[in-house]
Amino acid sequence: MTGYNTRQRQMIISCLKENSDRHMTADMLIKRLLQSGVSVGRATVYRTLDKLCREGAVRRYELSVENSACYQYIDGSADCGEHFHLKCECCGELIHLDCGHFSKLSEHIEKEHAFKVDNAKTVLYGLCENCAAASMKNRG
Amino acid sequence: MTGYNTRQRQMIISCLKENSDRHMTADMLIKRLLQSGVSVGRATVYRTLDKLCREGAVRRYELSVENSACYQYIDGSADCGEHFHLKCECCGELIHLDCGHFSKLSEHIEKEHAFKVDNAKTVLYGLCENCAAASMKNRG
DNA sequence: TTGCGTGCAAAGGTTTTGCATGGCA
DNA sequence: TGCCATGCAAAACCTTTGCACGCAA
Repeated sequence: MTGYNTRQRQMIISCLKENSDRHMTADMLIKRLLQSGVSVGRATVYRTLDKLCREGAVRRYELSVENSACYQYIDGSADCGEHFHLKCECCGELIHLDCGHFSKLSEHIEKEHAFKVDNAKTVLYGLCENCAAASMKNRG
Repeated sequence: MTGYNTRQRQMIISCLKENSDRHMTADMLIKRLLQSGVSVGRATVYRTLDKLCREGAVRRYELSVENSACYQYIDGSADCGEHFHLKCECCGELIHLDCGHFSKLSEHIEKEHAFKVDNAKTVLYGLCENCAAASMKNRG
């Protein structure tokens, strides 16, 4: 991270790292920091997230399920480039999937359809097991 | 479509149908209607889109490329369930792809990972041919 | 000391809502 | 006639920006 190493920035990054397994909105981040007794201004949070995104340390998603952008910390040494994400449209659960089939699809699309898929940014929407079952029940 | 058949609703649906091959924001819709000499209030447009979405005639997307939601008319008789979408993060182009590989991936995910992918809602992000080439050039 | 980072408040854009009026059935 | 639909304006959101002050290096 370039620039100054301030208390606020430390706390934001630390909180993002602790929750690197999920997608957080700016608001969730602010509230979680508050719970830890740390108050950080909204503008600072947005500016820091923007900076981290540009540096590649954080990834930004627009998830239809939420009405605000989501952010996720990307550990450079982790395998986040390998796996991809499923997001349940119903309960909002985010599922990380390490599955060769998706990589193969990416390769196919790149070779045959001349489009380079961004595994990290792409999110497959649908219904998770629980919600699909609940949906079946409601329909009778 | 349930409810009354008003002039505004007719025009909105008509415009959506004419542009069913692309993703339109509420604003694009309003502007296009204005160009046709039809003025429809913003609230009406949003309310109608919301209604159409709930009825399944229109699909709503949150595309990271735009800063507002996009809507697309779904022709019940068309094959929109069959194909899926690629969206270039760079130029914003939306590509429709009829490709069995994706259907196979969906099947695999449903069977092996207990997650029912919504082909229609899912958008794969990445770089189109042109933008990928341009990106290569810039890097030398 | 320099200049980036911060916080507040205000502005920006998109979407929603309240309310009186309009218009379909 | 009854009730949904419309339009305006205002509100509610999320996010960005201007500006003065604070603080890391």
